[in-house]
Amino acid sequence: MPNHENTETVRDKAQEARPLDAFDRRILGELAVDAGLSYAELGHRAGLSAPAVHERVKRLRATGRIRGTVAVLDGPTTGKPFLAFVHVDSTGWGKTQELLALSELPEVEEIHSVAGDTCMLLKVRCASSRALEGLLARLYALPSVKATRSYVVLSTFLERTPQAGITSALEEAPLVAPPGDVSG
Amino acid sequence: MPNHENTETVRDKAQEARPLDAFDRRILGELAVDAGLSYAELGHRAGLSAPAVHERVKRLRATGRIRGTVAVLDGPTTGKPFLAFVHVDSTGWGKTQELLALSELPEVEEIHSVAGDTCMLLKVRCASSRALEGLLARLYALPSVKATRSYVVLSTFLERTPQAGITSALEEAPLVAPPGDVSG
DNA sequence: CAATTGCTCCGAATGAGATTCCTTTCTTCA
DNA sequence: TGAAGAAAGGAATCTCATTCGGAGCAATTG
Repeated sequence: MPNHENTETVRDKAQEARPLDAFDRRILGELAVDAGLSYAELGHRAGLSAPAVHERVKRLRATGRIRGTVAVLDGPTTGKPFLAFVHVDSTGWGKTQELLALSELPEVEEIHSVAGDTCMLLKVRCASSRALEGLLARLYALPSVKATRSYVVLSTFLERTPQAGITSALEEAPLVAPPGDVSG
Repeated sequence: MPNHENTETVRDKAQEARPLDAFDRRILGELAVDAGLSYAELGHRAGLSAPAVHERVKRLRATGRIRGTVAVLDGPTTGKPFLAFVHVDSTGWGKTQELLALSELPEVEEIHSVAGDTCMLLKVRCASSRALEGLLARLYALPSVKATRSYVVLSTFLERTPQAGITSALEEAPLVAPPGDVSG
């Protein structure tokens, strides 16, 4: 009699808990920079055949590692040259629902809740300084919004989506010895 | 006698100063959400034929409105669950070259210079809190870096690339009457 | 006012590439 | 040692991107 539990475990592992081997990471790295590559070219760079990379990409999409494929628009030349980060101090934890409604505005690109001396952090891109003012007006119109601090971007030197690479060197050589790590 | 200046103006306008008509904006809007659409489907949504949208997309790419097509990776499931915004106070204006070298790290996603009580703003995504610490260590290793303030993201509610839509309502109804706009 | 020029659209044809199928190989488990 | 599952590669198919030619429209010129 076959072992069902074992089978299911194997299936689950294949579906979601796979730890991203070198092929996967290479594929992700290339696609995060240019999703217009052909599967043949992608396979050439990764050292696989076209059907093989196709299968892997399909799985990476299915498991959510690849959230989607998008065209990256240029803010200034598409009519929105004003970029700003807005820190929002709000009262009443959980009243963030109001802020989330701002997702409907195409000007709002990111909404995060952060730890630090502020509560929420927004990234917004507007057509004019007046539009930015209007956006701040909408923010202040929310009852829970106590204060905001805006950081208007003067120059953007780098702006990209999440990359696949991981710099292992960053995890080495801690600044201070961890507890119990007594040297000498 | 033909007007050469006029001719050149027309040509320049066609090449770069075209003001993005409704078709273009519709196409950009769709592609910014899903670049995997077929030209036939895209043409159907925009009210054009496949060759027509193909021509427009080609022009939007050539003129830089579309900067590229990328696969959007999911940070947590691709091994980088730690997201943070780092404000950097640096001395010596123009010493930002050192900071730009950080572009080589795949953990660094954005580098902006901003107006406000800080100089530079970084968006970084790391594999661990230790890696984030290592990144800050690299920052402090730069001679021009005076201080940093980090905002670690607890939850991300919205995160997307620049959208094509423009909310015209944001530009209306100014909070205060502009100079000279005397009412009554 | 008429004609020409340039631009952009559409429909059809062609070619490239995505997708599928099938076989082989390697690993894993009984 | 044998069996089973996973994954890769080669070949075939089929969708779709891309190109070509012709028509409509606007602006410009004679």
